[in-house]
Amino acid sequence: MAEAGTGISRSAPATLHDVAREAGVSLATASRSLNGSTRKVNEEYRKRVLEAAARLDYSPNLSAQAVARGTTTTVALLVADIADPYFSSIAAGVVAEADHEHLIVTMAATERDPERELELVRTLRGQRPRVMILAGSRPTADPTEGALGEELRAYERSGGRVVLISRNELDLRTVLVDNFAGAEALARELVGIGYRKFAVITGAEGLRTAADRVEGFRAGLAAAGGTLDDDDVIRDAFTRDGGYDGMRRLLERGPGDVELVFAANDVMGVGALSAIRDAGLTPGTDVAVAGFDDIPTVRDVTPALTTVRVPLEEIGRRALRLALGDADAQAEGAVPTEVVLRESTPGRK
Amino acid sequence: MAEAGTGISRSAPATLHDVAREAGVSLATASRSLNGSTRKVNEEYRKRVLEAAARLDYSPNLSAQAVARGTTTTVALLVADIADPYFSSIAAGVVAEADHEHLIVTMAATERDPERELELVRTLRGQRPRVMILAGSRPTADPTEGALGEELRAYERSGGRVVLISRNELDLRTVLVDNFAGAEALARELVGIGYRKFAVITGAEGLRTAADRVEGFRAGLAAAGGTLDDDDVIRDAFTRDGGYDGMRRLLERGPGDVELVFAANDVMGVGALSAIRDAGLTPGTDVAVAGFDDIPTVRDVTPALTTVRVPLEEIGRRALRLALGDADAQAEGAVPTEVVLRESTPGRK
DNA sequence: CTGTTAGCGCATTCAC
DNA sequence: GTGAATGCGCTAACAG
Repeated sequence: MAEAGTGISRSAPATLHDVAREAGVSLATASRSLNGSTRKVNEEYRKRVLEAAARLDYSPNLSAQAVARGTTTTVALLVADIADPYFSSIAAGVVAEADHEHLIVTMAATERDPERELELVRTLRGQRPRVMILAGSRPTADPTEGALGEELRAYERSGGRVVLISRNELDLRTVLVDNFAGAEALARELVGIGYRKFAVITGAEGLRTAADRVEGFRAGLAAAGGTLDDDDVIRDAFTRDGGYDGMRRLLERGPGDVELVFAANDVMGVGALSAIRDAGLTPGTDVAVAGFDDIPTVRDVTPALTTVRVPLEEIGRRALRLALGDADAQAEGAVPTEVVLRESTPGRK
Repeated sequence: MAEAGTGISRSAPATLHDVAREAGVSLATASRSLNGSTRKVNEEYRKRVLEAAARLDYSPNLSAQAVARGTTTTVALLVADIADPYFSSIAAGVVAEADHEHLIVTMAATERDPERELELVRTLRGQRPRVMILAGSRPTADPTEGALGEELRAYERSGGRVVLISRNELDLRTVLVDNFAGAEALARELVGIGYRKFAVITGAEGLRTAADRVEGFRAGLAAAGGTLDDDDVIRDAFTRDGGYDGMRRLLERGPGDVELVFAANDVMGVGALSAIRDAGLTPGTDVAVAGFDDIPTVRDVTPALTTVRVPLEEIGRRALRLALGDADAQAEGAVPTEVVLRESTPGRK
């Protein structure tokens, strides 16, 4: 029983049925006027339907459309931490591209917990999203890895598209960031401007992205002539605080002869800068620092952080295009990175 | 016709119907076993259904549930810019709380365009979200304001809940941030430590949040004895680049006798810091700077930025709780802010 | 081109 | 308790 009153109080949203009645046409005609892919509706009717819809403030029920059509207009995005600039930049790209395609993005945060991630994938699958994008690598030796893979594959089997960002552990579509090559190039450039003795601050062992960067860095040093002792590879949380803490530990251990510290990502690098300063030293001068990602803030810290630029937003866009079957996105290889030298690594020769 | 094959190739997701058949029970029993609020299903049957569901890798179709139940488990979140730390922090809070309530968040970016915002609200309404959260103020004199209000009210009339964050233009539920009081307190403290001559860098005229902060700052100065010439209120984009540009313009105009520049938000403040440095001056020493929000990065810039702390993530959480009718959230007043003095505003006496 | 009808996947009322 | 039947809002054949 609908309300007979003035309409001021609570009332159910108008349905297509209401619109059809108001316009004096059939349900089908109303549907076709409002959506009909191949428009073939008398202009007069069409107009009446549109007016009726406006009058009733009609808004199509997307859930109903989804069940009827058997397909949704949803994209699911999973990130580790929404507030982390790395992920929020990627998310911005995904959302921008999704908007462009008239798709709606639902977002969830794994908080870097593999079990949570699996749980979220299961829940999000219920939405029957057209695409599922997972950003952020997980531990290489992860017990839930198999289950995640199964879940994702089942999702793909049922017509979904999953895209991984910077994590090719599973045999799925991936937007590859050449972390290894980027770090290698960085190492070469740093040796090129005079640095010889390095240390590294990175995330927990087994984090794929972090591992690739460290390995690449190591390879670059080996080729160019820099040194990195195994003792000088510090592990901590893959966050700003982890970078701060890692650097603090490195400094407490005695300054040693380390000239430059490579942080496996920018947020850690920024934390490292602060730790150096808090220890009474001058970053850049006493200890040089380099990061990875080129998140927006690194231009604004002092000294500005040398890093490897990763086109984060573009990666988000590309992830969605890739999922949607964009030919170009398919063809392109790994996302190009670029070394950006700044004041945190002044030349030494 | 379902596939008879091995199941390796594409196949439609299992439906509740499939599960029921596999378990040898009726649709109703399957439904009750998997969800049934008032559980009243034979344990034996229940078990069989659960097993069948697992075997078929069943995932309930949320759209179908939404249609049948007449209600969704969705929360819609609108922000100006996802990559902006202010919004991404709020978003993180909303997502965390939503997850807690087993709600799914869909996110969209208005890009600070009122028309886009209106359009997005219309689209998102189609999802029939339980809650709609809008963050970020819009121009006070905005032609689409009326339409937005209408749309939002219609949404509420149909049972939805909208919550505004830091914008009470419309007559709707709001998580209020006392921007005025925060800025006023900041002004008093700054005068207290010796500053007298101020300038302000803020967003476009009419931006409510920005306006409140500037007015509060002005009021604080008036009470404490600081001065701010109208000429020294610079307007620019409400972004990092806007802050940089605004400061550059201020500096180019001649240093004048301005001792401290108040940026209406932290991202502008951070940009201002960089502009000062790029002009060959030392921020904090030559020109002091203060911001607003206390986004994570302001601890890591040099000098660390004095600001007014706004509990961004908590605001996101509270917005959702408020929408959900949480009594505490209703009772609480404006979100408390706190002045945080840092090195960018060294004491002058 | 338009209207009628049969589902889409699921919850739920109603008999059994 | 359990199952059959109805309906949610909408789309997509299917006939006219």
